Amino acid sequence: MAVATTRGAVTARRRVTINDVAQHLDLTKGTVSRALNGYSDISESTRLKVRRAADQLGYRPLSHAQAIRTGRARSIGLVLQVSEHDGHRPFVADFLAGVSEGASREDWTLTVATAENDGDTLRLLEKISDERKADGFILPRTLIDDPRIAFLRSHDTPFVLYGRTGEASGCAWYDIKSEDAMAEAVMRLARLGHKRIGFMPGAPGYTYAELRLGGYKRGLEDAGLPCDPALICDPAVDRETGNNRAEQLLTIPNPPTAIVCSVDQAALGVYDAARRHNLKIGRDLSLIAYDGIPEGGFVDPPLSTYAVNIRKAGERLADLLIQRARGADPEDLRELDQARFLNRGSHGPAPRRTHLKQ
Amino acid sequence: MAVATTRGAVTARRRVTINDVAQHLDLTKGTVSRALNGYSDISESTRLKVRRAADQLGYRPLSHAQAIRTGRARSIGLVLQVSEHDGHRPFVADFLAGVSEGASREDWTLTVATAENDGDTLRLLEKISDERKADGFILPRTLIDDPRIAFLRSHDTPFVLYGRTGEASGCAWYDIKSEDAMAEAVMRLARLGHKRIGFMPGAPGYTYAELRLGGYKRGLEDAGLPCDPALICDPAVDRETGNNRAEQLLTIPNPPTAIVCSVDQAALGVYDAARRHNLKIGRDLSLIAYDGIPEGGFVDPPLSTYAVNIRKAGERLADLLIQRARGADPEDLRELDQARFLNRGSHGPAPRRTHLKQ
DNA sequence: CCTATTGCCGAAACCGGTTTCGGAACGTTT
DNA sequence: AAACGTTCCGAAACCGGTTTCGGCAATAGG
Repeated sequence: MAVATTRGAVTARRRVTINDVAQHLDLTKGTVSRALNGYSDISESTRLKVRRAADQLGYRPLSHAQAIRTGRARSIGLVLQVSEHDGHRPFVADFLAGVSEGASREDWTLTVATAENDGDTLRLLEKISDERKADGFILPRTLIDDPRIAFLRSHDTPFVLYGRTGEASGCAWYDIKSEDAMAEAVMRLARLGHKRIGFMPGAPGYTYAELRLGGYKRGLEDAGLPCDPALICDPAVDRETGNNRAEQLLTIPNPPTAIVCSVDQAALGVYDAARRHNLKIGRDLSLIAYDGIPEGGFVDPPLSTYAVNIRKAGERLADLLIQRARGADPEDLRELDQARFLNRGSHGPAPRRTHLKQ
Repeated sequence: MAVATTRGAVTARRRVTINDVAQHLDLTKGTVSRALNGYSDISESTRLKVRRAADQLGYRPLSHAQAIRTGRARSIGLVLQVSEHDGHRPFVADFLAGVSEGASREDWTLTVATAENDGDTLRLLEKISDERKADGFILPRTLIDDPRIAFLRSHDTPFVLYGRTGEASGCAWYDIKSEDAMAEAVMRLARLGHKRIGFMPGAPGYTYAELRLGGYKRGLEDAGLPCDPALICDPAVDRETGNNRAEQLLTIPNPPTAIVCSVDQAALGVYDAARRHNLKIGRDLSLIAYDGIPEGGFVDPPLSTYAVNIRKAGERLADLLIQRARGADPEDLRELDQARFLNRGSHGPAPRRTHLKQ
């Protein structure tokens, strides 16, 4: 008896609490809790009865009531910095989908905040962590020397990096071997006869930018090509800057017949520059980039690029963070993945002779 | 005395709890709590002392410890459906930024989940609501007959709509008057001499699609133009479909000299179709769309469109939801905003005679 | 048959806050 | 001086869970 009148109630039907379940079964709430949480000192038969009664009554524990004792909110924190270049904007939705999927697989949720700048980011990390709105954080877009890492380390808050970093001891991470992609891109172009291959670096300070530059150099080495500093332009991460940087590369003496770009968004700018120079991308000027943004498929010719499965990245990161928050050794929580080459039209054999008519 | 040794501790320095603050001041935790929460039965002098001690010790209340008694987690829920057409993907980052900003202004946070389909969405709404991980939800992309609304109503959970809906009694909402934009677009084109103005509707079922179609018709009426059903093609919300639908419009007898598109993404497809027909957008075929996606600025000529301040939308929605969760009457929580016209190159005077040479 | 062990559950403390209630101290009024 | 009202805080209940501890009954061991 004493079943709460949940259904018939005209107005506010009360939540089903653990006490309701306990009363219904004539047990104590402690027993119900232990039964539901898999303690070994509960007989299999009562465990079954409890479970049945629980989802028959529609009992769902209040997450914060649990959190107060366990200290865990079962929530992943994510602070996005949105004022940056737009390059990664389109990824956000997919990334969130991945993280969210990974989280809900373990019955966790996702707490998101956005920051305008670095100081804002640190402030939010601290706030969310102190209020325990999240048990740990995923840090996207890592820097070689990242203040967020220093902060969370000193704050004793679990975190996982999306991207590697300079001093990574004690850090868990997931990353794509974009340096391999860059090296392979150079190789590809070299095999097509290109001797002068330019490179457009990513945003300085970010680990990925350094790694990709390294990959480019390694590719040259593997291909037996000299590394001409003039072929490495200034960084570019958006279309407009990419345009300017391409201009820079195309107007040096003995300009490149191919360009490898660290990010797709910048590569789109190369199309603009090529048009201005009357160069047909894929024939007069080869181009291989990295990221796999949708727009790359719509330009003419479609952009050859290394695509990242950003959704999977989010999902893996969520998984790693949860393990980390549960106490796993961060050194065991490191994964590297590969980008997938999208063989499209923006690269081809090296032109017979230099094409620039200036 | 009895100040916790927070600084010097080598390992896990304990959190500062409300008890620490109380002890430090030789008060009870109840008094400290009331002082911090603005109860009137606390003298101004102790309130001051408490506040000072609190942030000197770095006390930050555990959000879930508060939630357990107050019943409020101070968190906004947002369930995004990502498997849909890509049209709104680029918006996600900005939208999140807005919501997050509006939330943090009131010291709330944002809990995000992603769903694959409608059933998934309802399941997540229920779960997040039952576990009280969020106090209410923002529902983006409302349908005329929206199952989420029915569900949350019956579930007695606060929500705010981004977009209007069919039966909206008891609903709070924020929306952009996109129907006005459509009407104005038609007017603009009519004033430029266009007599045959086509329309490309948005995804059926969504409120916005219905409203924009209505706006188009109102625009025709205002301009004194007849409404020819043949000028209204099938719905399109992405580039490829937009391409096909434009083909449909361009091959009817007496085809339109201008097209109004419900969404930018579809308008990009019109460029493709126009190219195929050797029509120069902005000269042979005028085009005005709606949304204000970044890509619209990069096509040639740049797309004339009505831009939405999606960030502001997010911020307003957060504010409305918080008020709603605090008990405000939903009927008072309704806002309408205007889109801003981006006068770019994709529309111009009507061509002298029909241009199609088929 | 008595004792030690084990299985299983009740009782109660506990987590860190919020809110209610009552009463001490003080000033005001008659 | 007694009665009353205010101001302000302490004490304790409370929120809904989790976890510890102890003890009873059944079983095993000697």
